[in-house]
Amino acid sequence: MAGDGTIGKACDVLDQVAAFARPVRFAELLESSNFPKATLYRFLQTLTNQGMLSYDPDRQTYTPGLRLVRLAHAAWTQSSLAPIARPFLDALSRETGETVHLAQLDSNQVLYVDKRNAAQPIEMYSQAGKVGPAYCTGVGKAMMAFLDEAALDRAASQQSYHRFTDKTLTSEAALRADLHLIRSRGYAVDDEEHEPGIICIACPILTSGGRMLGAISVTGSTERMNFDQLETWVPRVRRVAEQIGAEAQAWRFPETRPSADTDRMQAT
Amino acid sequence: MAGDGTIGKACDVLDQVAAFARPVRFAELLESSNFPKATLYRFLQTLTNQGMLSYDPDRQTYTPGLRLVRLAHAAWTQSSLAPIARPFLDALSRETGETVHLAQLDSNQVLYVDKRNAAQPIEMYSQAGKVGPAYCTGVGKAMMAFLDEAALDRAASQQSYHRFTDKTLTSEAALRADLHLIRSRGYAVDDEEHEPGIICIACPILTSGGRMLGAISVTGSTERMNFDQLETWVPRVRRVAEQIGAEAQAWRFPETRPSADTDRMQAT
DNA sequence: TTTTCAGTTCCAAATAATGAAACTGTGTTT
DNA sequence: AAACACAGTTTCATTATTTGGAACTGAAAA
Repeated sequence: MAGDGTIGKACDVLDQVAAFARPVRFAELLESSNFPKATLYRFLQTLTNQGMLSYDPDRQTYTPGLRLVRLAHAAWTQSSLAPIARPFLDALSRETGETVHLAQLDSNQVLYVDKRNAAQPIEMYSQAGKVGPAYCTGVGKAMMAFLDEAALDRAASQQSYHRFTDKTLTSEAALRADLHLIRSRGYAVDDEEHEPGIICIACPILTSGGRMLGAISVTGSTERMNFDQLETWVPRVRRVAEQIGAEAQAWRFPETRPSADTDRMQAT
Repeated sequence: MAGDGTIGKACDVLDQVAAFARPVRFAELLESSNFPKATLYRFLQTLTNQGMLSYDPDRQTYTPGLRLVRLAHAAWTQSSLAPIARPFLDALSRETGETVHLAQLDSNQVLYVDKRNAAQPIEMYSQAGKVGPAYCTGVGKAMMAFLDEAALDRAASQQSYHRFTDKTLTSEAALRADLHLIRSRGYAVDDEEHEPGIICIACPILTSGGRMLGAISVTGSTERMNFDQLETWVPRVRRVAEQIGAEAQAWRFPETRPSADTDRMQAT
């Protein structure tokens, strides 16, 4: 996974800073990295200079930079999945009244790309961009089940198989058995495998050629419902996933170059 | 602004892909870039391989990659401003009932980091991450007014001074005059300079040492209100900006390393 | 079949990255 | 006050990577 020359190393540094999940000092990074002092120093300089990192001179700490936020906005907007799925998620959330997720696979982890909450109104970035494990979530298993063989081998071998709950699948063999089942019935289930009390159903989003684009899920809690109730939504979720897949495939980006008022935002 | 060796060039390529605002083919990028074919090709390969770009094999197009979304999430979460400002924005939005923005300066453009809408419920990523001009927005001018001299020279000279409306300030001289006024009274005003019918007041967020961190604004439309009404909010906005500034400065990231259930998200 | 063209690979020359070691400046101990 | 410790910064000869013109490939058009 590592080592695309200078660029790969720079990305590693970015990930490392992000992984700390808090502002981090030079010395801390130096310790947790394999780079020699001068090398790491120059990377941090350059990345900060580029806005990929930001440096707080008061505290002498680094954090991921604002330029990433700008670029991520572009990534989300231009993605062939998220903007298309948006209205479908709205509808599904309205109909079910439950939490709804759209996820994609990013280096064999689940990346949540969009979300609708059950009750609460909004939570912003703290949702989109978050990552989770693939082997013990509904969307993760739904996606892995429809990877081609080579990609699945890679993905399955890179899971941590950490036991989050009693019901977590903790071996590649157990996971593969579940994936087989998922493939045959077309949807995945998370039966409190990641968090106690949280259950979920998920369907993959596929192109007609069988390429896996992502997954959507409906999540509930065992306090308010049981699996039988949740599974009544499966046909609906599956249909939505199919629609998203069809639109994503058919879709070509609108030809118009963004003109002055194409994306008004009334922000000043 | 350019040329930090290989890393700088790679970032340029990322920006270029993002700037197209749609999936883009190799040939298009080649045309709009100064890189020779082989060089650009290798950059695209590497960046795609790293997940910074994503490649659609069906259409042979590149878009900004998912890894950016993951990194941006970290940037937002770890930022010393956005998470702190969040509850204040909630409050300000509730009190005023108007649209509220939090912005920071990113390569002399306004980058909207968070937002609360007036009426509508949610709009997600289409908000955070968006960029706008600095010379003709309330937050932009509020921030520029509190840059140090060198930074201001750079920023002022890099504005486009495009005439969006009759009232847009279209010269550096006019802008500097307004910035002078803003500095002395402590808040900025956008009087339909960016969009007809849209007016706004904005205050800078400063540390006690005078370092400018960002700005917040309250926006209204001329249909529903006039400037006198909007300006009644100035003292409140200023106080909120001061509170955010104080907290951002005092704040140190919580010591706890993220434990298993620190950030439960009930997502599966 | 020939032509065209987008996309890909090659390799010697040019350039940039490397990292050990020396340095700086700030704060702390003797 | 001098000596020390330490995080962060700079230097520079060596080494490794990037570079890009040109040649190649394969698919589609003439």
